[in-house]
Amino acid sequence: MASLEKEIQQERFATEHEKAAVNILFTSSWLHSLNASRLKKHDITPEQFNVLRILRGSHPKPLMLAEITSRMLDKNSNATRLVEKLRQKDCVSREICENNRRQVDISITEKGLSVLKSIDQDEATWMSMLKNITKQEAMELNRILDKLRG
Amino acid sequence: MASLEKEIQQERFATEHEKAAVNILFTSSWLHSLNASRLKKHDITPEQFNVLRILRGSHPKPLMLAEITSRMLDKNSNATRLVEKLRQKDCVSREICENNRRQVDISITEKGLSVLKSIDQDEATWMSMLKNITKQEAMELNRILDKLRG
DNA sequence: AAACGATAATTGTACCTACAATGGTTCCGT
DNA sequence: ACGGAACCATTGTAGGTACAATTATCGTTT
Repeated sequence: MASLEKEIQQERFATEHEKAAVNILFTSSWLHSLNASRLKKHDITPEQFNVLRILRGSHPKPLMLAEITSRMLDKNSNATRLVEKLRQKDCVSREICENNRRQVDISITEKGLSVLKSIDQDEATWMSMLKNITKQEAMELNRILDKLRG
Repeated sequence: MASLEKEIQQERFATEHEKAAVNILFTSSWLHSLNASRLKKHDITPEQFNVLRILRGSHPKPLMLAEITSRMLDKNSNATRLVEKLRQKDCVSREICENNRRQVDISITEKGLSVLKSIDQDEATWMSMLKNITKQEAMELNRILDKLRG
């Protein structure tokens, strides 16, 4: 019996497609847990980490909230609240945009950059957890997932 | 540029493996949203639905909470609270086990079974959303995900 | 200039997850 | 029989997600 069936103790699925859907959800939960635990040492959550990386990508140019949202993995999360958590840790700064006072410019701070830098140093350990599959398999996985979402 | 890069507006990943990790998280979030919206019509969340299906699988034999947890997709979720939500909707019943008063026996009710039955009727629509990939691709996806988790 | 619609962000409420602490209950060794 | 360990579930607190409602600002139309 294959791994997924064992782990959720279900003998069979109606179709391969249904099993694939469950498998993606299950594997995602597994990955998220691993990621959360490696980031916990740095006092940051995976979701906050994602926002910080986005801001580093545009640094030194600030981003408005809507831009951050559009680049986030989870489009329905609430950027306002994630940014507020990061601001409390001095990892980002918020400034009302003077040209258009509806929008708020968010920038990563020196503190935020240094947090990311220290996380980068564990990167090898993190990546090694994904090494059960070959590069070819990773490529094939990416191809199929992209195709699934259409 | 492939789909994932477009959707999160990131040009490139350091490795195929890192991209695969992000791709799984992103696709899972996409799937979860689709699933939540189809279940919303039935006034139930994906997590509650998962618990109900587990209980139907063992029906008429009840399950204790720890058994439910071990079969759940997300091992860290809190079965106590999910079951309480389902009980409020009369979809499950809770009974302290007389043989071992530490444990609680949970059973799906008639109401719970009928909710699942009405959801089963949309199943075709739901499955059609996964039909962008072939059965062969679904099998390959399952194989690679199982291998990834080791 | 006033009014209206569009845009950007925030807030409120309900639900879920992570993890540690607590509270009964049972089991076991002495 | 008693005390402690193990077991099972519940609760508390903090963080995150889903979605709708609200607030503030801007642009355009008249």
